[in-house]
Amino acid sequence: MTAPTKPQSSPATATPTPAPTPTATALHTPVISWFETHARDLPWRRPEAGPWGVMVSEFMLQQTPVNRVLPVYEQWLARWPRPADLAKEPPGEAVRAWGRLGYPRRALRLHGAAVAITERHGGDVPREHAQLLALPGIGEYTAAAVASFAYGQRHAVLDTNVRRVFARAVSGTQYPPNATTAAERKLARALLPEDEGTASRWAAASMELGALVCTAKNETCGHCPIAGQCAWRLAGKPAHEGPARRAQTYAGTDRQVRGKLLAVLREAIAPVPQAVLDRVWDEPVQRARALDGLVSDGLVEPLPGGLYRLPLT
DNA sequence: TACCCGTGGCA
DNA sequence: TTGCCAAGGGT
Repeated sequence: MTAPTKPQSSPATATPTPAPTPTATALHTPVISWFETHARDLPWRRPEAGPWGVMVSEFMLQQTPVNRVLPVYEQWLARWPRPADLAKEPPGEAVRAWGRLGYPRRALRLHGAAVAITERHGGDVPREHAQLLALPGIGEYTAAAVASFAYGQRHAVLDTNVRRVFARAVSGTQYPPNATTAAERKLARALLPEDEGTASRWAAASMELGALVCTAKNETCGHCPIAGQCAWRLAGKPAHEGPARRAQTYAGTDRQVRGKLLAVLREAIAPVPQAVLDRVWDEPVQRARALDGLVSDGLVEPLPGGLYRLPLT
């Protein structure tokens, strides 16, 4: 465990330069150890959650805080304990049960994934990364997360938390780039423990560290198990350089209008007349564009006579 | 690649 | 109050 504190400015020998990054185990051991005592007791981490529970949680947690997911997750798993249970429902029921989690297309994709699992995988969440990746709503992150968390496999699980931990601890910057880079993926693979079980724990532990300690704002380095080797902290925590993340406006956008329209339809039992939807937004062009978008996304089903409802097919 | 896609808590 | 942020995916 040689930890080169400084680059050798005048090496006397021709020995190869040590790797510039800290040895991997110097990060793994303290982070995994910290995780064992500080991990939150979340329902999708319990054994009874199973692969389906893990997968549902990953869909819900995309861009959504844990505290908001918890109650919806519990209701979802109680109602649809297996993929086939969800698959036999109309997609609109998934959208309705999604409630106010946001990004309701995720509900549609989760329903589509349940249908695909039922048809193509005998009702069991597939183990293979490539098969997971082929399901709707599952990208690189979620495929790796399900394979790692549900099946204990060795995958680089690179979410926003892990990217921030790596940016600080290894790269010495406050924040990662706006979009995930090839260099980040390469680093994540290089830091992945060889052993499958250790790799799986490392994935969960590094993510939890980013979520609880190495947070975007008000990080608590005093609680960090690798503060002593954090490149950003050792450099005096320099402020972020480069382009700020694009501000995400919401008020007045199509997203807000879509949200208002869908909220009406979620609460309605019977098909809703156009005139009722018209009351949620006074600007007719934007209102029509938002409704058209919901229809083309499959989130809303238009019926004859100017009626709308959540989709039955 | 850059942009679109919801919602609500918090400083 | 306003801006920032939250376990991304699809196009």
